[in-house]
Amino acid sequence: MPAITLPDGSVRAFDGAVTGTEIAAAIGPGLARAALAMEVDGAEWDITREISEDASVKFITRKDDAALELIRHDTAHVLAEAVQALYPGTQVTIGPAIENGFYYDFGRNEPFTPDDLPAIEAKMREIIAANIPYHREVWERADAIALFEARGERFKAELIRDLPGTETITIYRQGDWFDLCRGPHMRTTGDIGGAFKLTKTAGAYWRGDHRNPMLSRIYGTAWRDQKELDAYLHQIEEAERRDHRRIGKEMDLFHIQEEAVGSVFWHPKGWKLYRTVEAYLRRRLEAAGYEEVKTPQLVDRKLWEQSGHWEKFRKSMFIAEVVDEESTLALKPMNCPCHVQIFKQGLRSYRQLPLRMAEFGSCHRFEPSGALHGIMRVRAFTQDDAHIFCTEAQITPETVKFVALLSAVYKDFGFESFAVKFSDRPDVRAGSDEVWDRAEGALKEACEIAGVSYTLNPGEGAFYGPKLEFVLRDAIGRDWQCGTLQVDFVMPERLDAEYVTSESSRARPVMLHRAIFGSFERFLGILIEQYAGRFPLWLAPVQVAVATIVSDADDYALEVAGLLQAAGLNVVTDLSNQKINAKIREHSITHVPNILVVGRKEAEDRSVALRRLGGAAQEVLPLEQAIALLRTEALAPDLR
RNA sequence: GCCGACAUAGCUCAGCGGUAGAGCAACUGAUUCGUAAUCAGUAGGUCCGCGGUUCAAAUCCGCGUGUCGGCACCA
Repeated sequence: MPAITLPDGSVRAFDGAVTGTEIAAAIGPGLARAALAMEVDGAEWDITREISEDASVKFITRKDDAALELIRHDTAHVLAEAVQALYPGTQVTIGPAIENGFYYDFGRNEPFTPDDLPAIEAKMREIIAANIPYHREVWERADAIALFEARGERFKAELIRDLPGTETITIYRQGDWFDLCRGPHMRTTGDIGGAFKLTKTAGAYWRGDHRNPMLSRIYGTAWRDQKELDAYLHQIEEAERRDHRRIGKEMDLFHIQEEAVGSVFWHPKGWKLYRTVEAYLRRRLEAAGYEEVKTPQLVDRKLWEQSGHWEKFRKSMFIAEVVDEESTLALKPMNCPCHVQIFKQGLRSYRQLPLRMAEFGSCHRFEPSGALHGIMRVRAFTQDDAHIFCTEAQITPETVKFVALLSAVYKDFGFESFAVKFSDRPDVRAGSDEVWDRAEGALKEACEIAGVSYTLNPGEGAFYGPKLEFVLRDAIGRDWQCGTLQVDFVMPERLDAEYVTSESSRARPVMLHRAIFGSFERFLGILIEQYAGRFPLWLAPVQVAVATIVSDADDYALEVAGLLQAAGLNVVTDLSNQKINAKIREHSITHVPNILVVGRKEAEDRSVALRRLGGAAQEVLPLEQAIALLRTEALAPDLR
């Protein structure tokens, strides 16, 4: 006699075990048609499953966000069936729903290519049109393994073998085809609808491990209706338009070429942007009590051996050797050992702590070729690095200060929100558990005080200490770690850094490794995408274009440009023999924020016609007033 | 590094066995014009590199390099 509690609080009693389908029908024919699946006491179930005991039930219909995940998961199953129908002998593995869609990994000698997708998609539409019901079956582990092994599905058999003993093993059938799956699924393949699209093929390692065979992955996107799908596809197109690699070319900011893979050639406008950002951060750091240093590029391997980097990262270090010299030098992959060398000059006192040592440090790492991505992931980069030498008691207050600084900086660049990840102790680590307890505790406490919420990355900390990662998202939805703060008890020990305590004894400082941008290259890439090249005035590499209407205004235009330049603005003049429409268009396309139009009239009254990027209106201002206005507007946020 | 795709003028791309093309940009000339494209002309290419197949290769095949999409990696 199960009593079913519904979301509105009402309770319905049934005579015996009852399926979701029956409950929905009892409530009304509309719900019976719309209900795709249900939540039973918070867990998602197939609607066809029987409920034999009292429970709260909530039905999932197409309107619910939960339906999206069901649709995507079901679509992945249909993809697998279609692939096995078209390419017999292909092995199935896993096919989860992901953000915006789904994928399925197949075991196959010949990988799929984009050319295969139309045929697969057509087959999928057939399966969906056939409106085949899903059936859930519970299996014994050994039987399930035997079932898949008999069909040559060794990946599935391995998955079942590795499932925890407590797990109920379920198989879902759709017609003759079936797959190992935890479920739940919707009622029929027809519930998927038609709003899906296979998007790309890719290679992916079995179980995400590079020592395993590579599988052939097919990605797709799936939505509740065509409108949602179209909106998503449109959004992807828009995002591609703001890709930093495209805008970098269009705005003539930088390029990369074969002879210096993974290194950036900054062009004048890009370098202007870089220097503006650098100057801003330098002011922020000085105001926050940091001292800037500069340390060597080439450092003897002995120092890297001592720090432990040689052993761990030797393969991704660039080595420099000189004929007839014994020593081996390495291009520094990071700055910390160098900063410790500065710290160690002379005897340090506890009174000097916390000591905040900053460097815009040029570093080189031989990143794997497949990791390179525009200017976001390069082999030669500049970290906005700093190390805070402090006592253990200072970890929390210093972290709070850092989070405040980082938040303020991100905000000045238009990032109101960012994700924070907390990575705690890895399996292989240095230091005792007590030390780790204290370090993790200190970071967590700092997060609470600073009011930042984080997601936990268990076991992802560095071997020397826990860390916070600050993640920004690029235009195409990819996440990039920019900021970081890492607690380090190991480096001071290895490199023998110490200070004199108030009791006149010697103690090891704690080092906090921290960065806000991570690397200038990455941050600038994200910045370009954030603004799609339409930078706020203070960042724009060209802030004003002075464009003439007639050549009689040339002399005046040059004078205007000269005065703007003297006021500290980045100016170009356009005296070319073109119509004003063409000039406006040209400078608008390159995202120049302000165009000052001057013709005979302006030259006579010593005024300018100010046109803002994207605006239709113009404003005629006296020259002096326009200069004062633009100069104020162009101030960096920290100088306002 | 692994899987796949791609590499043609400064840029975006077409051509896919038979003497290398377009638009934009550039350059020259004319035009002096009031807020997103004035007109005409000119010039521009080891078709990524090296090999091979062929009477003939940008086009087909192999190797290399790079880029792109993923995976793995990211001190």
